[in-house]
Amino acid sequence: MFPKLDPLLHSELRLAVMSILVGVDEADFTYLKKQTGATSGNLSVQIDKLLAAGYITVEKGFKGRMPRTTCKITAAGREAFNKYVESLKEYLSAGK
Amino acid sequence: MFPKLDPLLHSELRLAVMSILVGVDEADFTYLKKQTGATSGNLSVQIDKLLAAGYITVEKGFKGRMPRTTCKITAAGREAFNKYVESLKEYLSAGK
DNA sequence: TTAATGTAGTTTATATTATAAACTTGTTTA
DNA sequence: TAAACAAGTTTATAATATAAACTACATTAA
Repeated sequence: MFPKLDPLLHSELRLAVMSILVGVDEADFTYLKKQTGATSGNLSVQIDKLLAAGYITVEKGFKGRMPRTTCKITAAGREAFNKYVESLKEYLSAGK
Repeated sequence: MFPKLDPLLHSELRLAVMSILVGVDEADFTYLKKQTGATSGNLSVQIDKLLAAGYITVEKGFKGRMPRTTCKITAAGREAFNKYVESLKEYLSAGK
């Protein structure tokens, strides 16, 4: 009735990041920061966790001479996201 | 785009409890424990938080001679729950 | 050219949280 | 009357989210 919610996704910022990534080809650090309104520090930490979980890939390159960090969702990440959404529905619809 | 999620509801166990309560007239401690699979300690703590937030009422009485704790959702609780669900939808549908 | 400001992040520290373990109080059963 | 059970509560611990402080480099202004 109440499946365990993936703790990696059950976090406000990580969920926001994944929600964005699930809908685009890729997104860089700055874009994610603007869209989510997160602080750099928080975003950096949460990106690391998503990376460690294999839910996203992270590429550090340059845009001109400025550093640029680009994130992409992986197949595993997409799957986990979908599963999380399904699980959540069971919670929200428990009281029919 | 990403509204703040009510931290009181953005918790696995508290969300499960609220999901149950939103659909029934009332539910006692034992019932909530069985349905959620939570430990007594955890359930006790989370019920206290929902109570402190004014999202539920808690009545301690007896069923025969055994103690019995009965929980009910309040209007504020129902409202917060609905709002949480709406907010969540914005997250999940961000990637269209 | 150098000082000040801005950009793109990372690392570290703190405060909150969720959770389980241990405990309490009373009840039923052997 | 001792052991096991029921219904919780309190306390301790470990994990988490988050912001503050920091680093490294780039651009602009004087």
